[in-house]
Amino acid sequence: MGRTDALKRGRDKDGQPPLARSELPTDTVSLARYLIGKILVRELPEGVASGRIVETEAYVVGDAAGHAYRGMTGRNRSLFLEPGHAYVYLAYGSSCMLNVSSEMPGIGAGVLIRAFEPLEGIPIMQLNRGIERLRDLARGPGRLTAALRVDRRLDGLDLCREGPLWLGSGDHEPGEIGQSIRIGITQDASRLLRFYLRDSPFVSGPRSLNVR
DNA sequence: AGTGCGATTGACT
DNA sequence: GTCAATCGCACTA
Repeated sequence: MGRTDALKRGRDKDGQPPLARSELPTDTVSLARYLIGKILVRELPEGVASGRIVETEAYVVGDAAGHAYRGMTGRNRSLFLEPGHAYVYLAYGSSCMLNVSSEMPGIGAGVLIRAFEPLEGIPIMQLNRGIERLRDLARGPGRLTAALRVDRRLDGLDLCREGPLWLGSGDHEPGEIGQSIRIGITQDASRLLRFYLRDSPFVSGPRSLNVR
């Protein structure tokens, strides 16, 4: 790793530091919208990888589809932290899912990061994923964490501080945000709690969902 | 201690 | 378009 690379740590590609927690909306749905267009930065031994978030899902208070619905457990305790902490869990035995905690401390809710547009460290992410195609690098929540090598070890991490994984400021005006039902759930399935950048080719999900 | 089940993905028809 | 892999965790007893 070179000298210039070391100087970049803790700053995003525009030289910006992590988002201040005071800027994050506390409300889960607001946070899900707010995170569209923001930057997710991963610092790895071999360099920095980052992307612009283009798709999120809100798992709100009282949501039967949310992991915190039946109270705090060993797995989901990070959802109860103050806004801006990572909740990482393993889904289907093979894919890790990255969430950003929302709501006041003690309230279990969060936002699932489902896709981003690769920006920095593309060769690193291509290696991590074992594929080349830009569009497929982080299109889907499990692919995104695979590209960034995010797993349970990062659960509970504060994403508003410089470190191995953090949130950067990104675009002020990301573009038109669409809304749809969430993907892959059975409980509370009709609620429009998925948000995505309308014109981005980097969003997941069937075309039929990406119209609203 | 045993059981059932996913906030998915990649391989395949 | 369909479908099975895979395993940690919550739940029941």
